[in-house]
Amino acid sequence: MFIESAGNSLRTIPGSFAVQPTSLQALFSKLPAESLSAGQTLILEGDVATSVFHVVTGSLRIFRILGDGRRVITGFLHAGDILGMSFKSHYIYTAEAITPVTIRRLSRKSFENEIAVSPDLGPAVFHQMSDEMAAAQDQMVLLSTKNAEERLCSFLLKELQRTLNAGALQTAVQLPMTRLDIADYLGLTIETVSRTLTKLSSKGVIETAGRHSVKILKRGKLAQMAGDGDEYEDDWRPATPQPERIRH
Amino acid sequence: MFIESAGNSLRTIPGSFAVQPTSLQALFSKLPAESLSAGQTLILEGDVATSVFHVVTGSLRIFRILGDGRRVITGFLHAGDILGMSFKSHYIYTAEAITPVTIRRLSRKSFENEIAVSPDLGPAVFHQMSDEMAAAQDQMVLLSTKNAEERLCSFLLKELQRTLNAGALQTAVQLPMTRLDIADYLGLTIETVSRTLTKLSSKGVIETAGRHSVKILKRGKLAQMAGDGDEYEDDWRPATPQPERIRH
DNA sequence: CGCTTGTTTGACCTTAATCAACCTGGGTGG
DNA sequence: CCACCCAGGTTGATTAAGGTCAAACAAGCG
Repeated sequence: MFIESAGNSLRTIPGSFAVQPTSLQALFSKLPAESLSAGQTLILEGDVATSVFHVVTGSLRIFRILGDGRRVITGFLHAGDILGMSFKSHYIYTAEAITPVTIRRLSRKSFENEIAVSPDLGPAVFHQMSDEMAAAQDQMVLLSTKNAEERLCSFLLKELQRTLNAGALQTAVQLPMTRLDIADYLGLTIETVSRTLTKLSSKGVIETAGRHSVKILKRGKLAQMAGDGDEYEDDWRPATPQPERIRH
Repeated sequence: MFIESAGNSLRTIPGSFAVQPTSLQALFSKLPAESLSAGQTLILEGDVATSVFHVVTGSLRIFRILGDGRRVITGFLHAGDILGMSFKSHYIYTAEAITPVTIRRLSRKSFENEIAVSPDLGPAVFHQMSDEMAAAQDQMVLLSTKNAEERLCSFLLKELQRTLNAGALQTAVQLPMTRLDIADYLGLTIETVSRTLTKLSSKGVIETAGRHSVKILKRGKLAQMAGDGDEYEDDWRPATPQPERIRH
């Protein structure tokens, strides 16, 4: 198995914004770029884990398929992210291009050699994995306690954060994935995703513009509705305590 | 943040049984043991991450609390597991003793020094983190697609596996945690946990013996009901293909 | 022995899944 | 160029799984 890495895209912890191009990414800079078209598979669940990848442009989905055909998307990857950084013999998930993608490939052997040699590379990998683990825990929290609306709000906030980290100044978030991708990521159905987005629009919190773009109109409200309790506040904070709410 | 570690307890991947006392655990062997009584907090979400722990005996729960009081248990730790192995400045979760617990403590500074010095310690840590990541992904799959019965069956199977790895020869699984702990771990309510266990008992798949012990009567059936599709088979495998089932 | 906390069971209700119909927009080919 | 096609998306009606509320029951424990 291996760990899908997340440059900043999966980093949901507020306060850790700085986009330091880690020494990790530098590893790939001299390697040739490869291209994938939308829908192509980069790595396949069960295959021998031979390479580590750096995503240069485009987006991918990371997923597993259950025996009965159900699909679970455990994450999305975007430009700057690293993929396949693991120390297991086989990949435990599939990675598929959502948009046209360019990547750089490093053999796992070289990767491990570089780590053994370079003194500051080890810590960089540890940090990276810690970030991923934190993101995984956030996702577990989302999946075990949040309702449909909270899930969508959390998702949109994270995508907004990623967009802003990438240097954008606006609040228009690009969502390259389909509704089905979002549904499989949030543990919902496409109908519920669609309905919830419609509801958020009619509440004036967001504004959809085509299938793959959403404008965040009220970020504070969105953060409040995400249900993380005082974690995402920026320019808005409720003076009144939230009502009791213990059950699921 | 940091990563809750899992010696073998969170390792759900079949085929990776061997309980090698890693070089990681050797790090702690010379340190003094500390005791906690049931209910005591070992580490607190938000505190500065100063130590790494090795669980010698007993069990702990790892959880986060949402703003509105909801609790999400992201894992359980048992004898042999390592806790707090992370490279973040603050703990992102709380660890609380379920039973009386004894642990050994290593300062994070020492831990990082040891890693920098010892050549085979780095890879051990990487592997550990990869295992944890795999376990986290399994949990995401469970939380996003499985129904109550499948969740309970998956949980019981994992606990059985852990019991067997620990050297037991029987199929009586000890569950030190309460129903509420199980519910908060599986994203259910205590009522649903209770009802589902009752149902599994009446189906003859398990047999409860007191609050903290469950006997697995039909392991193959349990594996089938866990919904992982041909992943946990041991001595039993259905000849007939499963019916189509794509939706959540 | 009698609390207190944890667990089970029952009745009812809410949320999101399911089933189904219709809409939309970006190609493609006549 | 436009009609049609079709995958992806939206909206509506209904249902079922599991949450909620409530009450009774069990098991430690002081």
